[in-house]
Amino acid sequence: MKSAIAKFLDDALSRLPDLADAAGGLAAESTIERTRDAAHGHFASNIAMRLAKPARRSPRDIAAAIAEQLPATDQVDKVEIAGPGFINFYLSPVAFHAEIQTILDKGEDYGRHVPKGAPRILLEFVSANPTGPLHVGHGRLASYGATVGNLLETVGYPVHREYYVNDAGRQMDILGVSVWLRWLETKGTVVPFPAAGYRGDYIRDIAAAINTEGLDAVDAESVLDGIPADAPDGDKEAHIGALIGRANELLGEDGFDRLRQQALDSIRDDIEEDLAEFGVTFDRWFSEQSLTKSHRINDALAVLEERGMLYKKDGATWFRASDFGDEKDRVVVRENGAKTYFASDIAYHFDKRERGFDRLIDILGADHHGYVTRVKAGLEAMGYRAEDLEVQLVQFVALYRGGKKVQMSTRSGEFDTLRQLRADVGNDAARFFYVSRSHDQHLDFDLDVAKSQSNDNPVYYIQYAHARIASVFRQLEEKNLSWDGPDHCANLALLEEPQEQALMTTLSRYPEVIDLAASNLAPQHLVHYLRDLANDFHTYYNAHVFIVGDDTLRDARLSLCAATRQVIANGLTILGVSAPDSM
RNA sequence: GCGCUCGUAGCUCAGUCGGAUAGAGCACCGGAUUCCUAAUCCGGGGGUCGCAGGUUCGAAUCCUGCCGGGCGCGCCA
Repeated sequence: MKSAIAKFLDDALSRLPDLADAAGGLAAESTIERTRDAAHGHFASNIAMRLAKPARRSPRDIAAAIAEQLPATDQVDKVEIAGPGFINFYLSPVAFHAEIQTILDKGEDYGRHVPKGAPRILLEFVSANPTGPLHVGHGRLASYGATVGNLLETVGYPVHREYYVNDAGRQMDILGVSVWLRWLETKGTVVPFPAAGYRGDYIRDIAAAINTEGLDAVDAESVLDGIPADAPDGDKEAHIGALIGRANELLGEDGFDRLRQQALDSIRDDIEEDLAEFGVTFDRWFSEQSLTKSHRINDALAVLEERGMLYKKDGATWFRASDFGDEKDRVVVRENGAKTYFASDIAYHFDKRERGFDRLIDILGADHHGYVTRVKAGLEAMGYRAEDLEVQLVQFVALYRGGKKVQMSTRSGEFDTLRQLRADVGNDAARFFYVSRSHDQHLDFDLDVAKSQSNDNPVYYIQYAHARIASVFRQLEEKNLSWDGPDHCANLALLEEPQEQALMTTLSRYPEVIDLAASNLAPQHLVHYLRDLANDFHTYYNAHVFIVGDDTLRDARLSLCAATRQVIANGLTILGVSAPDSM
């Protein structure tokens, strides 16, 4: 609808060379918006005001000139110049009827663009460390990322979803030691559990389930002999570091590696299952270990070396990040020869680009904002553009229980899992609630409210509208009446009630909402739209009866209902929320 | 200290590539059902858009400063 009006404007401009010149690269569509007040018509363009300065003419003068050149069409009833120079468009009923017909014709494809080949988008999200179950904060990353992926696909982009698994490095060793000690406990060897270990119950579950072939039980003395004291008397990092060394000695490197790998696989599988139940799936789980095995880190470092972006200092290898706007240079290879996490990070992004993805979108927790500049610096230093990478930082979820903020820590095992949350409030409510706020805003999640008032959640309000419509059609069948179906909406002209006009107007906004939400990576626009749509429907439902004796009026009203059901279903599908036929 | 980010109704938040009279839910008050699901609808009160300047025909939106909150600043991952 909006694009049709843009076309009319463009037509008019093409007949006004002076103004077309002044417009330059200004896209007519970007000047058009829905009016807030019906007294201003359905759409308004501020193009005349924007051209006033370059064209050196008064806005109202320009507006009048444009209005005069607008092509004749049955879509527009009236055009008015108003206020400082707005061009207001009053659309004809025909335009709205045509939109209802389009919704019914296109069905689940309504609002969807024809697929484009490019840019190919790599969407990375969640990427939580595989050291424990997902918590409620990860749920927000998952919901937001999945919905953004759906939106981008809906507007036609090829989207590849990826989860980066941090399965290398010290945290994996700590995980391995944690499982090892818990397993020893089952054999009667009780060692005080390290302060820096992962102490959640899931570690015990893993320990109980692992394949223990080749594992030998040892006594506590052999484990602790010569190990420096743990906190609070000693340093907890030194303590667990020594335990990692001991595990390698006692189990052998292969033995410890097998143990560690089993723990990793168990947790990774759990995360994958958790997310799949949440309706969040990935095209690839990208292993950090695989970067090393495939020598991608060395490849990336070689590129940087070749371009003169590395230097040695204090025995370490540094990357000239400060040349690209970072506050200081960054170490990529430590004095001890080990590569830093940052090295694998830039190698990973290098690999993403090398695999042919044009647009990289990372969805990260807000605590990662310090990494944005340096990763972009890495890409730029390797010859790509910093703009190839877009990072969306998702703010934290603060969990409240009994009016108090719940502290979360993965290592201590004191946190609320996504699983618990899903069980408490349901997948639909959780998916919906997570994306109902702008992702760059902090989210207060009050568990008590979510549980006790889950029926007040707006998701039910929207689903209820969908279910009500399904029920109307069931009633129709019971009464042995029929609807003339989606093929001939000849009677739509009978829809003259204000509630019907309002509903048709809101329905016609859907494609614009999808475009807005997709281009801003902002699903909350869709959430708010669906709420508005459901509100318009419920109002209509309360004001008028649909199943009336008059066949033509009934057909018209049912067409409107069917279109509403379709748009609600399409929107909820993008959000990953079900659209039930009964509640 | 430096950097990023946020500040809109009693509460939780939309609205921010500048647009006409700033919106919703919750809470509060008052109404609606012989009829398709009352998980619904209608009406009402409630605002110095943190503060102060600036740019503009026009600022919640852009710029600057200040105040207040959150987060980040390792040869950890």
